[in-house]
Amino acid sequence: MDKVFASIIVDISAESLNKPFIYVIPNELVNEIKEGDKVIIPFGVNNKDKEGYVLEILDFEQLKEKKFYQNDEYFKKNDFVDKLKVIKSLATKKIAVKQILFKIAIFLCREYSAPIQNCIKTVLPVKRIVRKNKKQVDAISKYNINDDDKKTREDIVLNDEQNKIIKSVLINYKKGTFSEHLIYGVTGSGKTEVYLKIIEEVIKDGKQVIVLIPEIALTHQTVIRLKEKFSENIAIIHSRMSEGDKYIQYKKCEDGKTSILVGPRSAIFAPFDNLGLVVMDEVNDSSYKSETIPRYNTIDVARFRCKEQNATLITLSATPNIDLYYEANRKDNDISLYKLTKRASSTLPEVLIVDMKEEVKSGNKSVFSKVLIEKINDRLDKKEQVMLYMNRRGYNTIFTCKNCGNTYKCPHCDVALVSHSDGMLKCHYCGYEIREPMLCPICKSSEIEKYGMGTEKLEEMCIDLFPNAKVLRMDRDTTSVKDGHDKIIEKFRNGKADILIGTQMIVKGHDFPNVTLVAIMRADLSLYTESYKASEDTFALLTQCVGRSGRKISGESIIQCYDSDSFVYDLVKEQNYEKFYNEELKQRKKLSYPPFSKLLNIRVGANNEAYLSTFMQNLKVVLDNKNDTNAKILGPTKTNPEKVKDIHFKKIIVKCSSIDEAKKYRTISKKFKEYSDKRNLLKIIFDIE
DNA sequence: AGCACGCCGACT
DNA sequence: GTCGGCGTGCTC
Repeated sequence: MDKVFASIIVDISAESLNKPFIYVIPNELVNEIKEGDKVIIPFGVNNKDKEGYVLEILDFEQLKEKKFYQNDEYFKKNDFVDKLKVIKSLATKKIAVKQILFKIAIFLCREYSAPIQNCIKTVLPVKRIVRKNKKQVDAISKYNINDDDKKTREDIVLNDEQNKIIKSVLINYKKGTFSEHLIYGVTGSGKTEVYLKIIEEVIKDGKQVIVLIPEIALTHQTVIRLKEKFSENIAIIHSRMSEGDKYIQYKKCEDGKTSILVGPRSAIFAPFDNLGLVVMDEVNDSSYKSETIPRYNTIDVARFRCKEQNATLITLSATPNIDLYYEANRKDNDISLYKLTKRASSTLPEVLIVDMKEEVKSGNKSVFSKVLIEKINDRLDKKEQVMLYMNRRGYNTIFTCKNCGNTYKCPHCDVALVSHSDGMLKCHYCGYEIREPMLCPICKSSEIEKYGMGTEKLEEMCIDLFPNAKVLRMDRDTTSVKDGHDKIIEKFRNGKADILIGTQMIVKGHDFPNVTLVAIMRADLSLYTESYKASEDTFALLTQCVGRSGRKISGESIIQCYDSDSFVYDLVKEQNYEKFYNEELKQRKKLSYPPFSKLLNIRVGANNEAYLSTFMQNLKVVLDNKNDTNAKILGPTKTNPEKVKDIHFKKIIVKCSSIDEAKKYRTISKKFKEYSDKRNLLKIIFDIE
């Protein structure tokens, strides 16, 4: 029998419509309609025209095999086939959804239990807002390559380690089936050279490539390297571009004008139908996880896509995610693991750990340890560059009234307000700001104590301490202008400043050849997060920081902290990822955290705190009652912060033995939410780790 | 999401 | 007796 039925997703944003509807394909369209096509269908009692996407095309036998066929009352009536409606027409053929993108949408929908509509929106082309009279400028053209840099890099001879990896990956690539490769290499070991060489071969083979990078700060550097090698054959998409610019880039890919797309996580949805390779740089970076629905993990999507298109997946990191490294080390794994143990053109920096408690004891209350000041002065004399990493932006971070003890908090969020040098107190979560008051708003006392510090104050202190140095600051406040990232990074790279102060964004993956000293001002600030991943994240961050130093000429790094006894510091000092991995794995096993379990994280938000508490207690009871597999249901507990934008949050964590088990509890919780008061309960967020 | 059906209170 | 409130549930 001909395939005359189609399961269709109706294009209405409602979770309850997140299921397929069966339609009959009319004779004249049987040879026209393909899976993934957009069609017009009569829908509802009034048979109003709606847009829908063809999920699958089925014959009667295939229809009967479907789960919904067995479960849905609708299909139990004998004459249901007669009642099926008929597809009206094929919607505008030229915007036919790329088959693969549609498959990815369905994958997102199933894997993350997200409404199919959101998944389709995530995967589909950016909106076509192109201003008519505006000149269409290719965003790639503004990246200027320096011919000297290009020459020096062309002369680079790869070492044996690098060549071995390239050879092995290419052998697998040439098989024309999916394969996955994790390249673990110390900072500065030339990982980029390795993937550039592999991309070159894939391009020669006539296939397309996606290069994923963690965030916008890295695009400049990556695009330059790619442009040096592949000239105009690249496209780039990131969130700071206008819709029109994005569309130009998107179109270049779709029309086959370019075969390399560089971008953050959303670049995995590139419209390539002949994909050969996906490269995921700094794979451990948290920005690869989406924080909006569907809350996907880019690596899962990349794997799925590469399997679908028989492409090769390469992930790279100096500090791979514990679970990925664990997977790659298992005997019967499907991931090839490679190691780059040597720096390509220098040695790893010396790391010095400074205990700030000792500094205080010896009478130095400054945030700069004595040795740090010495070394900065030394570098300034030698005309070498310094980077100072500080994990908070702003000026003073804590305001307390000495008289009544009141600490200034955001009225909408459960966090302290941070002062900025423009005289405003700001909330870093919701953007609330007020003028810095002279008197305590509670007791009108003028005895206000300000302490804690951020990048702005650090900058000021730097200028005081090193009056002859040129200081640059890079954080969210200085990069909000157009091309802010690129401008500051270029300025520093070109030697227009001696000291670069900044938050996270200065450390990730940058290659500043003249930096020979990197200091982490307050390393322990990030260790205090309560997640089981705290050590992993801290180790990765510190290793990244330390790795910015001495990339061409030998350098040093200083870690200032108040609790120097944590094992993480010693291993960062040794720059020994494998030892850290083994230590951390022992801990994880002992407490049965991932990779030895799967965690279902249920975060619930409500505008009524009391309602939230009862909801969470009830949810806990429901989960306990359905617990027939010895899963551990932990909580409810507070989240940190407890309140954001006037929404209160609590969480329950379910420790499961498998993904399927975690998904089961996710479904139970989702169902339970249906019974909640929708005026009080606003959000329920699931994450499976 | 929309839209119809439906079961209770105030109206010509 | 009926107009209409929005609560509930269905849409192939």
